[in-house]
Formats: sequence, C-alpha cells, structure tokens
Amino acid sequence: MRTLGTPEPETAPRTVTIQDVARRAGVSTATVSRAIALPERVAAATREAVFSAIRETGYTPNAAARSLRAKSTKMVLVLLPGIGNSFFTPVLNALEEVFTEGGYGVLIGYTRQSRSRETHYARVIRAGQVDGVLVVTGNVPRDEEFVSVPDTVPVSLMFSEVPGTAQFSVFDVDNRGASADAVRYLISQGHRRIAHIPGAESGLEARERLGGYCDAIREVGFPLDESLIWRGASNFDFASGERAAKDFFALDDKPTAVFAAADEIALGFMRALKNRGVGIPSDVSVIGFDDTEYAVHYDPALTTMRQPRNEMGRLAAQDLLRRMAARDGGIPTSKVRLPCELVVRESVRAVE
Amino acid sequence: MRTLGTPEPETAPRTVTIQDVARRAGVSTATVSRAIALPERVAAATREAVFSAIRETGYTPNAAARSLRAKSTKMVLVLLPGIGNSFFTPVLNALEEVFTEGGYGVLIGYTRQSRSRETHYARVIRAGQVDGVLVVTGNVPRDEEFVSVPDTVPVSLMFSEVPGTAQFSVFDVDNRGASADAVRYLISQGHRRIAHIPGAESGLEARERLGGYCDAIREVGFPLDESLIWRGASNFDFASGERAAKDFFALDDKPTAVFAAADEIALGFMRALKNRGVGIPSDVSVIGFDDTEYAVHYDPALTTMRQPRNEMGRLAAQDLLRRMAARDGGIPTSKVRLPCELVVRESVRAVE
DNA sequence: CGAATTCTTGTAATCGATTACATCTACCGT
DNA sequence: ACGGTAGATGTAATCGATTACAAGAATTCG
Repeated sequence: MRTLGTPEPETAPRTVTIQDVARRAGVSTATVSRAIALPERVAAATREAVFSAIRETGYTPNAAARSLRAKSTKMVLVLLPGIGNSFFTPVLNALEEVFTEGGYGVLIGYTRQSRSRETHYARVIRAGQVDGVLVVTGNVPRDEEFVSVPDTVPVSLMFSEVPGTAQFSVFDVDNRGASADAVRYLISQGHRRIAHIPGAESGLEARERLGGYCDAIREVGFPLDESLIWRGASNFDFASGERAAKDFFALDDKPTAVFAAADEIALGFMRALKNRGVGIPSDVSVIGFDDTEYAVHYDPALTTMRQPRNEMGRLAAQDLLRRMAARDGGIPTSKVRLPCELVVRESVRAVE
Repeated sequence: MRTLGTPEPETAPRTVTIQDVARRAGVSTATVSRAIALPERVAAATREAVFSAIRETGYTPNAAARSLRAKSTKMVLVLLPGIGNSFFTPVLNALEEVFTEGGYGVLIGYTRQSRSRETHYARVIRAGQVDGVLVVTGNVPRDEEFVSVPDTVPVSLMFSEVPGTAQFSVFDVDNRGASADAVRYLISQGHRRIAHIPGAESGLEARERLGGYCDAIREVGFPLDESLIWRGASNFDFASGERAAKDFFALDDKPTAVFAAADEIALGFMRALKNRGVGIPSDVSVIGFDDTEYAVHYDPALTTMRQPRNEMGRLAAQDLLRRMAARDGGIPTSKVRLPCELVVRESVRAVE
C-alpha cells in the first residue's frame, strides 16, 4: 500500500481477501459476506467483530469476484457520439451524479459514428461488463448496434427515438413542436421572411426541426421558400453556421430573421454576419436551439429554445436504475417527452 | 438475444460459456481459451474448429470471470473535477480514443471536490475494478485520495503536480512561464498598465499563473500594483470574469490590458465590459489562457495562450498504457511538461 | 532405431466472492 | 418436558474463465 508521507505499514504485499477477514474475526466467509450485505441477519456481537476485522485489515471486496458470482457489475455503459460538442457535458454530469448515487459506475464510450466502435461496445455489453446501457445520441442507432444484446440488459435512448420499438426507454423532446414554437415566436415579433439553417440531414432531430419550421411557416400561410433553407450543415457546429452565412450574403431579398437548428450553428452564423458588418439583432434576428452553456454569454446573448438536458439526464438515469434493479423486465420501459422552453435574450428584435 | 426486426432465434436463454464452445468444438476449455489468447499455440485445424464454434454459438468471454482469474480488468479510471466546464471535453476525447485503441475501457468519475466522492473512488480502485488511474484536475489531490491505493495500480496526473512524488507520472504545462509569456506579449504591444484576473487561489495552476504575471511585470521594472489584481474568482468560469469587471469599473486609473487566468474568465469579463460600452480591444485589450473551443468563436476572437490539451491526453494515456502493460513498475514514471503556444487573434491591440 | 525434443491437448486447481442448504442453539407454548 | 420454530452460523457448491502441470503424439537427430 502506498501512503503518501507516512511510513510504510508492515502489511503483506498480498491483497486481503474475505478469507483473511473471516480468519481474523473467527468466523466463516459466509458470515463476513452476510455482515456486509445483510447486517441485520448477523448477531450484533459477530457483526462488530467482523467490522473491526475489516477495518484492521483494510479489506475491500473484490469487484470481479462479486460480479462473477452475483451476475451484476454495478456499472452502466453510456454511449456518446463523441464530438467535441459541449452539448453533452451537462448530460454526462447528471448521469454520473445519479448513477454514482445509485451505486453504479459509469463506463463511457464514444461511438464516433464508426461501425467498428459499435461492434466493440456491443462486445462489452455481451461480455456482461455492464448492467445497463444508455445511448445518448442524435443518431438513430443502426440495427447492428443492438444485435445480440441480451434481453437481460436494459437499454435506454436519449435525444433520439428508434421508431417502433418497445424494448427501450426513450427520453427526448418534441423537436418538431418546439421548432415550430421558435418560429412562431419570430412571427409574433413581426417577422415575415424567416430563414432556417437545418442540421445535418442524416440526423432525426435535424429533420424534425426542419419539419417544425415548415409547419409554422405554412400554418400562417407564408410561402415556403426553398432559398431560405440553407442546407449543407455537416453537424451541429460553428462551421456549419459560417457556411450558412454564405447563403445569406448570396441572397438578394434577405430575411429579417433566422432560425438555426442548434446554438452552435446560430453562433457561427452570427459571428460571420457581424464580421461583415451586419448587426444582430438590428439587421437580422437569430434564434437557436438547445440553450447550451455559451448561448447566454455570447454577445448578443442568444435567444433560444432550451432543452432540459440536466433533467433529461436525471430522469433517464433514474429510469435505468429502476429497470436494472428489477429482475427480468419487471418494470416496463417508458417514453418520456419533455417540454422545451423558449429563453428570450437579446438576439431577436421586434419589427413592425 | 434481441435482434431488431429479425425473428427470434431459438437460442437457449442461458448465456453461452466457454464450456459450450468447448463441447461444440470437441475440445477442452483450455484449448478454447488458448485459441483465443495464443492462436499460434494451437494446431490450425483445432483453431478453426474452435473459431467456428465461437461463431455459431455467439460466444463472448465473460469479463468478470476473466478479470478474476487474470487479475486485470482492462479498465482505467479517469477522475475529473466535474464542473460543467468544457475545458475537459477534448481531453476526455483523446483519452477515450487512445485507451479504447489500447483495449481498455474508460470509467469516469467526477470528484466534485467532495471528500466522500474521493473515498468512493478510492474504494473502486481498491476493489480492483481498474488497472490504472488518471487524475485530470486542477486540484492537488489530497493525501486521503491516495491512501491505500495498491502499488500495483499505476496512477498519473494531468494538469497539476503533486510536489515531491516519484510514484505518479505527471503531464502538465509550465503555467508560470506561459503566463509570463502572455504578459510579455502585452508588454511588447506597448501596454504598461496591465491587470490580472487570477483563478481561485486554492488551485495550483491559478497560483502559478499569478506568479507568472508577477514575474513578467517585475522583470521590466513596472510597479506591482495590488489594485490591478482582481481576486475573488471562484472558479475558471464566466461568473468570475463578470465579478472582476466590477473591480475594473471601480478603478480610477484603468489598465489598458488584462490577462485572465482562463478563457472563460476572459470571456465573462469581456462580456461585462462590452455591456457597459467599453470596446475590446479598442479601449481594453484582453488575453486569456487555455484556448478552449469558444475562444476563437467569440467576438472579438480571443487572443490566448493555448494548452495542448489533446496532445497531453494522448501522451498521458499512452504512458499509462505502457505502465499498465509492464508488470510491477517495470517502467518508470515520467514527468512531461508540454509547451504552450500564444494564439494571436483579435482581442489585443498595440498601443504606443 | 531409440532417445530427446517439440507440439498439442487435456486435467484440474485457482481466482474471491455469494448463497443454498444443513446444522446447531435457544426460546416458545402447551 | 417436548416438539416446533426462529435465529445464527458454517459447509461447500458455484459463477466462468485462465493456466500450471502432465501426458500423449509427432518430429528430429545422432
């Protein structure tokens, strides 16, 4: 053992096992195990003897042995797409907190939309290395990813739904409805010519948000103008917003407001416009989606549609905790759709 | 097994073990184990038989059983302070990539500077749940954290050094020197009255950066003016920068340039100044530290001292990988100090 | 051709816990 | 006083792999 600054104790180099504790306490290993797991089923005196033996030896139960026998590792796998995107930071924070509190460790994996990575983590799951899986991603997971995941391992999805499956819990928001609300807000502020910067078309959320934009435009009878939909985003990132700025400048009849499918896109777009002397919101209003950490700190502070990321993380973790505790799917999966909330800041102005 | 969209195969509900494979291939379990671990030590024909048996049964070795016997879990624990701070995102990315490539899983833990959390993770380590530990944090770990971590588990530190210990590898930057360089750059641009916003005094890096600031000021013979050091940061965050802005406005003789101990602080400070009509860099120049993702996207883009976070992550992971592979400290620990790099953008202007 | 060496494979112990079952003691009511 | 029941503890099987050791088969070499 290594004890910073204090003299080396004369402990044996061998790791201490339950046997050592049992011997020292003068009981059997079964009793030690019980004293730890079900203290009330052991006589008070014995319990004390066991605990002091544990303290004296510095015993910590071996995780592998316990997992092997108990068929539970007390760990969950959290799969993230793995972009440098800080969107996931608060999610991961919430997950780690709830899981740790619940006695579970968090194994993270970045899928980086690579097939080999998915197979790798499929193997981790099949090896029984985790008791549950949480897929946090905007991408609809491909079939391969779940082939031969044992039924005994509960799986949950965050931020994207696999259509038509009852075997996963799903936690997401109504991307389409929330996007429509964002655009309706712009309309309520007097804007008539509103553009949209969608995310990468491959993602389900991006398509939903585009759908919401169209819904809101159509519902008030505005023409749906394809030249106002600036496709070409590769991701929810700054660069995509900057690229969209090119479309903006190429346009003769410019919009007075823009709805970006993500805050990062909005910020990149705003930056590019400001660089060329376009005022925000004086010349163009901008609204984003997500309410990431930097939205509030930008200049101007970004008006955006907030996703309750922390709360979603908490709920998803609690649900998985519950399902892992119940043997054999005793608890049904849940589909939870949380409401988004419009956060009004400085990047949208009213026009008449 | 669960196979999305395809009919349920008639597999037994019981999980398939090495026994099943052995029986099917007509060999002993020892041979199966060898075929997997040391393919060259079994006859080609047998090897083929084993592999097809594996394929047919869909066998995946049980991680717990393997760990128990082999005394290695192929997992590392990465400890982060756990603030929502996105500073660590690229670090975590690099770590996950290198470790996964090296065949190790990444267990994350957020210490949240809480003692109970540290004890919790100490227990995880002692339970043999991980083969190595990487502490990624600005805080000097307290003794408690390492008490009774077995010598067999290599530990590395990133971004902060525990003074006087040879038992950990350390990966950091010369915070003091780099800070002095940042301030020297301001001086080279003609600034004479330069303020500093330090990070929380409890952190070693924050103190080092403050030291660097003082070095550079003294070295050119400027007076070291305490009213230009705006203490009171609680963290490397926006709020601390905003708080420092109060000190700025309270001052009669204002500085022409400010060195902030972190980008987040710089951004919060800039935001607060701009809100009150102070131009950056026209009225005040600002330089940050870290070069986080948002520095380049802010308006004005932040001039800052870059820490090679990704590279540090890679190096630290590779070092730990090497030390875990060597039995019993065959490889000495290393102290690696990487160079920072000044990234000139728009937030500093030359004065005469 | 026989002994030595090398390959290949199997047998069985082992890792360190958990837990079903058995046993023993103590206490209870009638 | 005695059968019954509850409570406390021990015995030993078990989880699913790895691996030391042994043994048999094949090859090499003088």
